[in-house]
Amino acid sequence: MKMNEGVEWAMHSCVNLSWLPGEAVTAKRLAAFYNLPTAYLNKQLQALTRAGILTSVSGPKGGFQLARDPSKITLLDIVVAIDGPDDAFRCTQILKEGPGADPKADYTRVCVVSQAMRSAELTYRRTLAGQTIADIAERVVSTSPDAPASTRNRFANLKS
Amino acid sequence: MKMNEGVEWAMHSCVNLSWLPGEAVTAKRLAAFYNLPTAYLNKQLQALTRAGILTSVSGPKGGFQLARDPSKITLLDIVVAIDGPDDAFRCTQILKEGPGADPKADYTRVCVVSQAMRSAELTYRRTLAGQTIADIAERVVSTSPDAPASTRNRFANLKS
DNA sequence: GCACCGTTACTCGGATACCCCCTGTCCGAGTCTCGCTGG
DNA sequence: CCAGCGAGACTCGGACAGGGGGTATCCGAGTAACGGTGC
Repeated sequence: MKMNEGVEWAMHSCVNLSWLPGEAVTAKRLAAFYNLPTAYLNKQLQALTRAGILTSVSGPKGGFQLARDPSKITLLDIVVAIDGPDDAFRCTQILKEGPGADPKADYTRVCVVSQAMRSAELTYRRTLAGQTIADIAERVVSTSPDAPASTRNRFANLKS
Repeated sequence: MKMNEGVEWAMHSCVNLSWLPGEAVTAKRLAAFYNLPTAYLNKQLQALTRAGILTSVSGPKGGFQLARDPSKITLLDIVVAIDGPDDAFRCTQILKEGPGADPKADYTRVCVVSQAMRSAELTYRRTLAGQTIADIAERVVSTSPDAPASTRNRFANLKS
């Protein structure tokens, strides 16, 4: 059970974008900041755009920026955008193939095993949904107060 | 983020084995019960055996059975045995590649994003660890009181 | 001098290969059973 | 009749192919800026 690596990149990118409000940041500059492959990071940012988390503009002076306030972007939003909305545990309803099964029952809801796994994933998603990009950024500031200004400075001086 | 399909099979198999105490059940019979590929289910049962959840004996009259009381087998034990112990979110410590990084810091612990993801997975694992095979079996019985006897009967009459 | 237009350069966006892990299968190692044989 | 033994069969166990999704990359679509040209 491995999550897409792009989720990590997407979260850090969103945190950085929260410190660069109103500015269109290109994938190239974000990639250079963390020494990541540009085209692949661009792919992740596209997914965030499709999910309505970022807005993008093409051409010179183009780039990405947050589509809404960082306090309205949860970690779950990002995970769903990059990794997809499906649950990790897939109930294939094997009870339906077994003896004495009701062919028209929905075993994703009836099966006790499926219920237990779904409830566990629910707590997981609830925890992610309770954390926003603004929360993350705030916690970073609490330990490194100069992080926003430092980030802005580095992006301003970033060649490309 | 997709979990191994074998996790579902393993859990149902363990529930069934909890209703067949002291009896060695072969992979072939378990597979026939749910109409699953025998060899592949055998592979999953092997993983459970390596993890100490099941015991196995070879030869005629051989098979698998639970290695300990069902109340001592958590759903997390099974997930770890089949799907591996690694976290889904992989912190690649991209901050270490970024500017102003401390090369000898452990960013899996320092990075706020990593912390948030780890705490979410922790709640997930805690939920799974709080559910045992005995709990699952009990909940099945509460809705289908004849499930254990019915299962025993079907396994007794299972050809092969 | 000013407005318009064509070119240019830069960025996002989707389409395209590569590779690893999950899925699925097969054959060998181990062991219990059953029947045969000899006393 | 009974004990010992050997062949057989059955099961687990690990080693071996195939396919799908993640990883990584490239080129085209779109657009804003810039410079030149004509009025």
